[in-house]
Amino acid sequence: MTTVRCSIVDRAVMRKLPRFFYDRETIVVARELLGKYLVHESREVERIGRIVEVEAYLGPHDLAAHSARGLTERTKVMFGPPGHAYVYLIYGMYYCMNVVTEREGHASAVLLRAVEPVKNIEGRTQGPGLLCNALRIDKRLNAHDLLSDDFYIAATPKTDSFAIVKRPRVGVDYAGHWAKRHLRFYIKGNPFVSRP
DNA sequence: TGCACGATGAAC
DNA sequence: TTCATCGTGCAC
Repeated sequence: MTTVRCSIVDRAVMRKLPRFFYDRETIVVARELLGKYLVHESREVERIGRIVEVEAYLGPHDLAAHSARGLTERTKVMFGPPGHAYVYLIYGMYYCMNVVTEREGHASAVLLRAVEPVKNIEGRTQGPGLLCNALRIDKRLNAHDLLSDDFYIAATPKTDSFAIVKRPRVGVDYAGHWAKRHLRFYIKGNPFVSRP
């Protein structure tokens, strides 16, 4: 199945998000990523998904964040500058994509949990692993700059309005009281949210 | 060098 | 509720 609905995304007016968009409080970035467009072009094929669900990981003090383990080979991207992709393998079979936020060394990020198919999307996109499969995102894109021309997030001038639902993050029960905080955000009523 | 364990998804 | 599947992090 290939979905092409370019009518709602006029590339001529798509605006790539600037560095300073990511260099802000993680919760603000997370909420504002909703409704934005994730674009990945590989081998002449441009795939686009509209972000509808995210989770905020606030830094080393956030016990659910990978950076809580400190600076390691895997997490060094989280400790790097904002506006880069942190992609890792989970459960030996799925990739998860994050956007690094805040100043270098802050080690915070936003996990992209679900997108709505917009262009050249095959398969389901309701969940972080499925999202990466559908957009052909894998380990090769780890540490990739999101201000590049083949992998970035963009907005349209048109500001669509929607309600934002706040819920606890998924799969982080080990994180004590951090598991209870409402750091998952999604577009209310959107059918592509992984766990409404 | 070995091993327990996931920011998941699908089947039962 | 169980299981597939493997890189990472830390114990030894």
